[in-house]
Amino acid sequence: MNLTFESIQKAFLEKGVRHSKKRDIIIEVFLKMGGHLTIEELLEKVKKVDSGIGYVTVYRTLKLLKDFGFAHQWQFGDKHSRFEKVAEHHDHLICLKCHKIIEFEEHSIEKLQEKVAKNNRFRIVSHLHEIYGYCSKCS
Amino acid sequence: MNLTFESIQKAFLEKGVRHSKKRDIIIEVFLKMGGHLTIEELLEKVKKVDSGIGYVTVYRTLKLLKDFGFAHQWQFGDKHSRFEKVAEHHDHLICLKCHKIIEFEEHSIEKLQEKVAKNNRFRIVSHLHEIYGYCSKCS
DNA sequence: CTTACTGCAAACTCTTTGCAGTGCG
DNA sequence: CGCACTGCAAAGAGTTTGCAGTAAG
Repeated sequence: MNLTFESIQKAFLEKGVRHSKKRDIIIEVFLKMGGHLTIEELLEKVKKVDSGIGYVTVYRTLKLLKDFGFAHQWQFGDKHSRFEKVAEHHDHLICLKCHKIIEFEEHSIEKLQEKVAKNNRFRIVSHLHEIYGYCSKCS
Repeated sequence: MNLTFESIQKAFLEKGVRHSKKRDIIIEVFLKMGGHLTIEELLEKVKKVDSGIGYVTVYRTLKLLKDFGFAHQWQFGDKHSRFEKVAEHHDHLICLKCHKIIEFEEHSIEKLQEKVAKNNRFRIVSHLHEIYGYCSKCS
């Protein structure tokens, strides 16, 4: 998945989705930030660039990115949806106390996932792997 | 985790949580059913035993089970919380089309998780591992 | 009798949509 | 100009809580 600002704009234009200053800001901030952002969190960052941007526009832009396959939407422990760039999906260690999220990548796990999928004749699109517990500080 | 009706009642009594016919029914059905139930789904089953049981009672009973550590609460793709007996937590292949959930267990993955946790000095409490894609029928 | 349990309805929280005005192409 | 974009406010959807009556211990 090619996840540059330009490739997103290109895909948008092809489908008749127009440019707009506000949307551009939201996408740029989203790409720059990384991580697992809630709508509120992204809104907060985006407001620092253009305070006139509202919740609904962030919501709709993220929905657009999701519908185009540029972002994933996950439900972590809390109630808020969190959005993440597709390119950077890792697995997570999530602290139940301080809510810190540690990312990890373990190639062997990916391999095993593929094996499991194959055994079940299942075609993988994406995955979510979260380990809940206590980080070194909170343990 | 000892997950019998009796052990749950014992733990409840010790904390001053009382017996009640309705709650007993809900817990029994929950234990018997297995799987990943939404509140609505459990309510439906429970109503067949006693149609006078309401949403709120199921909700509060599940919350109780969760607070006592007898059940996990997860957010799968949809908006509804799903509850699962702690004892039977497996990993899941989730079909994006027909929403079928295939459970799997892969001991090597568990081992690798422990390795990752150790490397990060993280103490595991539980985990969630979902692979999204298309099952053999929908592929 | 005291305190927990239950159902109802209302309050909450987050998400989604209708509408009227704005602005890209 | 036509149609997409935006913000506001209001509607939805699911979860949570206050209250008054009921029932367990």
